[in-house]
Amino acid sequence: MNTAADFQADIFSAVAHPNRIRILEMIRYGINCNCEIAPELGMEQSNLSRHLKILVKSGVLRSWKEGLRTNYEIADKRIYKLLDIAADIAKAKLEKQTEVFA
Amino acid sequence: MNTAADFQADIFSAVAHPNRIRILEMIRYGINCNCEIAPELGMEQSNLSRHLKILVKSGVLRSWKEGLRTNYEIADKRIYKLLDIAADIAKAKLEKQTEVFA
DNA sequence: TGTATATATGATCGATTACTCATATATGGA
DNA sequence: TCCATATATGAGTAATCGATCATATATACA
Repeated sequence: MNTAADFQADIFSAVAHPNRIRILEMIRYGINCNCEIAPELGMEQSNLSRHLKILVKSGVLRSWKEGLRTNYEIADKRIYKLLDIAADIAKAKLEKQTEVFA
Repeated sequence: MNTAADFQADIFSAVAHPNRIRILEMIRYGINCNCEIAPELGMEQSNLSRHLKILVKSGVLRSWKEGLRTNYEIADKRIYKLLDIAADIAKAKLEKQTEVFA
């Protein structure tokens, strides 16, 4: 049986990789094609493809084909909220850490 | 070098496990001792201890000893916000899925 | 139809994760 | 001091993850 915690964990697992977070940020700012993401992130094409697949399979992204290209969009805008909050938490942690040297 | 995405990914990795999410929910509602969490979640003691260690190491939880017990508290309340948003996203996904049968 | 381009996937491999059992450590109380 | 209790950890193992290389597929276009 799948409990709420299982679904939540699936979402977190999907975004629990630096490159997947970077991919989502690029899509957030309008870049929604494989061909533009790969060179920007310096990722091997096959590797990028697999990361995108993980994001689609987990339901974080939706994808559709347009000719040769595969385009992506966020399935639920609240995913960005998750990224923002995590960024805030990380920022607070870093500031607390550097206080020592102030 | 550690980028923002690395820190965000670390936070998501820490909460990317159903039992760790359940642990956080228990701490959220006032249960902050190993000895009460283990039986409630039906986890082996050593397994629980390791999950708690992951949460502390990642900075999600803070811990302190009090006699025999080790107590835990959330390090940043925004972690709960992450859990709530993920729960909302999961809920929306489930509803969309069951629409088919409506 | 042949070729270039964009994306996907099979196979492989090393690293990491989650779990369990057994044992160690550390504290409190008889 | 001895024992019970709470927690931590070493060792072992199966499963999963992330990356890469090579290759397959699928579409557009000359």
